[in-house]
Amino acid sequence: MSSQEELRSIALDEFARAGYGATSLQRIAELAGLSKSSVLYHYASKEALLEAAIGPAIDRLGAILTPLAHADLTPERRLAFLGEFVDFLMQHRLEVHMFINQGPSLVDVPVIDRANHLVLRIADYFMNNSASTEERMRFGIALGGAAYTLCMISTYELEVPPADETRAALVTIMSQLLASVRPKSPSQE
Amino acid sequence: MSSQEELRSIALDEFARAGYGATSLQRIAELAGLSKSSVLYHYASKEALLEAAIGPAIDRLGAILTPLAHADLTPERRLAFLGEFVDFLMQHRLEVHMFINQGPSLVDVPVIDRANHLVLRIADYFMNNSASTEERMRFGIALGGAAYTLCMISTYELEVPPADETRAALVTIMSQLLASVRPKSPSQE
DNA sequence: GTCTATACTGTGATAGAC
DNA sequence: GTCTATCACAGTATAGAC
Repeated sequence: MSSQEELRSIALDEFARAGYGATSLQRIAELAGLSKSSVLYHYASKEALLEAAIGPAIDRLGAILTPLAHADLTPERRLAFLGEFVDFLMQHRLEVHMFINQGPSLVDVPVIDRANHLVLRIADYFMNNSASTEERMRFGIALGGAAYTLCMISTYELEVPPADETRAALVTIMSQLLASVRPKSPSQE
Repeated sequence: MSSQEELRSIALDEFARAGYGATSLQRIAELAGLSKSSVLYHYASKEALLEAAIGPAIDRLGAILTPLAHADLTPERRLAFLGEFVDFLMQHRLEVHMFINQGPSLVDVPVIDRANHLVLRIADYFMNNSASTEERMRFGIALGGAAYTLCMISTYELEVPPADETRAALVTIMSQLLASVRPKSPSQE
């Protein structure tokens, strides 16, 4: 693994675990067996390291979302999206953890801002403007709850069920929660 | 308002918004119109300020949980608990926000450790050890999702629905999510 | 109860030797 | 590509005047 990649990995780990503000370049350097200066040789600044750490995941989330913009959200597409979304959460736990935990406090960082916009886009696709309070809560609990629960399993180091079982359970629960949330035509209950 | 109370309030605000590690005593002093030294006169250390900021909320959560330890979790008691829990979330949004966002990175702080134990106790009351993966996920999504969604409404400054409407919606959704999660006798579906 | 002054440590970042 | 040395600054905390 290149130094670049190793540093990225270490930084993501520490940023997610201890927090961006609370993680020093010194700490990252120690974990990598390098000096602060060497870290800053590979990444021009601490913020550049943050961008490298979570940028790719944000990009992938954007890619998952893009198809939704160009078609009606049929039940099939909705289910497919939920599957992809859960896969995303499970494959990028650290990045999701970082965003959930520290997104609000890092709004001025460009890469976090990109992520915030994506979240708002998801809400746009799933809910029409006249969504009821309960519908909005169902949406928040489904997506936020899934993301948060996966993060907690990681950070509390709970016994992890098989990945496919976890994925299936999450998609099932989220589908049920969102069954009554209609994007465009609120005709169906 | 006494200086103590004002500092506590400002600190809670900033800790929740910007993060504990990223908030300096200097910043708190500025917001209070005091010097750093004056802040440290009222609270011996930054950590003491954190304890004062979120300790009372943790204590209240403990008080909500205590009755559950001394009786079977009947459907009525379960519903009552969900109501109290949602009230707690809504009345202590900042503390909950802090705990959700930064709990994992502050495990060494005593007051956070207390909170972590409470969360594990809630899980104990609601789920028997043989709970299925889907049951565990339902539990995590219900409680985590409710807490997280309320935090997001605050931090994204979304339009806030009337409090009673929000409360009712959350209790309804959580009840449905937990309907199939049985604490002791897994006889019912 | 609040302040200034200070001590000490740690921070992100730069310069330049190797 | 990695290092040491250094910078300017911010961090928590203490001492002591008022």
